[in-house]
Amino acid sequence: MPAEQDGQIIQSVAMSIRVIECLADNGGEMGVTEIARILGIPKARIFRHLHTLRQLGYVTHNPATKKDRVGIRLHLLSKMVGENVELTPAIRPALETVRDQTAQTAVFASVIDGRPTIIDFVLGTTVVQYTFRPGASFNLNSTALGHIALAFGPEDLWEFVKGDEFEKETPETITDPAQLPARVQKARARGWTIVPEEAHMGVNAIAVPVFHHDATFAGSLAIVGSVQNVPASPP
Amino acid sequence: MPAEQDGQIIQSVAMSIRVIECLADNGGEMGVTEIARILGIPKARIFRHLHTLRQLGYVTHNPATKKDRVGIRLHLLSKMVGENVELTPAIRPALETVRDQTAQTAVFASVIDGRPTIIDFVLGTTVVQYTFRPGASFNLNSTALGHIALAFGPEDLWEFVKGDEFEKETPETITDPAQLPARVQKARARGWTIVPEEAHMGVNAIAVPVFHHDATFAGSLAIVGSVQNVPASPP
DNA sequence: AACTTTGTTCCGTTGTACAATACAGATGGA
DNA sequence: TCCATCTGTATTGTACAACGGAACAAAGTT
Repeated sequence: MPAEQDGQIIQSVAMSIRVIECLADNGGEMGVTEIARILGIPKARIFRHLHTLRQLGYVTHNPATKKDRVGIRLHLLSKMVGENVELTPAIRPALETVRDQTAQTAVFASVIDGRPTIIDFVLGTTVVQYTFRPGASFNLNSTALGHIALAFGPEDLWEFVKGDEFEKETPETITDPAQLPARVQKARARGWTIVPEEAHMGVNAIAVPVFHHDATFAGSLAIVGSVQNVPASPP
Repeated sequence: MPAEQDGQIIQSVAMSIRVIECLADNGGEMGVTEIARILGIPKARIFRHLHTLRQLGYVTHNPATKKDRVGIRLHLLSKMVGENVELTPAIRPALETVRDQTAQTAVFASVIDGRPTIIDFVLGTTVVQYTFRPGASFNLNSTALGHIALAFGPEDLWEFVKGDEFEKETPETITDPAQLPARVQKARARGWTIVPEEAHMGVNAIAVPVFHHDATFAGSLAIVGSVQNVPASPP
């Protein structure tokens, strides 16, 4: 894991959050041992954290199966937080505009842990749709979202693509890391990029950067669609 | 605060969660000092927790205003958790059934921190609607939701209504605690209860208990509507 | 320019979250 | 039926991480 200048973070908090996230993306019920194995942490520690989260109502314990799942309180928090979080309310209209102009699915992604991650999206109106799960994440090297992030985002993102060779996700994936800087440079120069079929076959994506008010990089906005539908340049 | 046999809960985790919740229900941006004052905790401590939550992406810092708000990651968690949490998916159909039969708003509430708290609801189809904010909570003593909770829920809920006298929320509110046990007893006997206009004027509510598979109390389901619309007994 | 009020950092101390180990109850295979 | 082996849970001593309080710099207010 690269560089992160954590400074000093409270470790128990980080641990508990890892537990919650683990529960969240495994969906159903999980036992202490299972979580411990996945996270590579001693059982006793996981138990302690689960116990705490139970008391706080963020995890509920099923006495029958002796397993846990995310609890009512987290659900509540979800609903309360609602749309009132950071840039989501700001980006939604933009997504809809793009969707209306192109009839394609529009998606906004922010880089989390070195991976472009779906924050919000609106479905297109063509017959066949590609749909996303919020929270799904992609590679920096093989997606338009990633190239834009590398082009306009913080410098240290490059740490995440320092590997020797990229995984070949589709026949079109360019696995040679040496080619990446040039492609990113091109994206930066013209302000948008297109990456066809490198991550998923039949899927083209055109992406542009999105900035905060203070001109810092917020994330990537992309039009995603079938190879036969996506236009050749941004609106 | 009554009884809670916490045993040992991890205090840093509890603290961080309090901070998140504080941010969540105050909506917008908040500063360190503001949070510290609200929670009654030293600034330094709040700062450290805020700092870790920033690093983890659950809080975002606005360098301009130097204030914080809930971050992208929490939003993500929300979406991932989605409807897949505890009994929400199970209760939704029931709410819709009730709504279809009565045309009134149906609401499900669970007791959190001694207060019936809205988990989910579906709006009725009458002209005038009462709508809820998920997360809103009510008193045990003045609502049908509360009476049902006291009647069928865990014994220690009574700790929360041990006060000398209840606040007079509307002219109809019964403020004498001595009368509560009898009313709850009646609710328990017939399996439902009706509490008219005690919490909000013009609003009647009929509530019934909801149980988990193992017959433990899950929460209260209520029909809520204008005094002129709500029927006199449960369906 | 003095005075608040903000966010942030430092540091000695203590309370606490940890690892290790043991225990209990369930499950399952022989 | 018994034994082996999974679970989740409880206990305990100790290192160290999180704490409180005071000090700090920077921005607003008067």
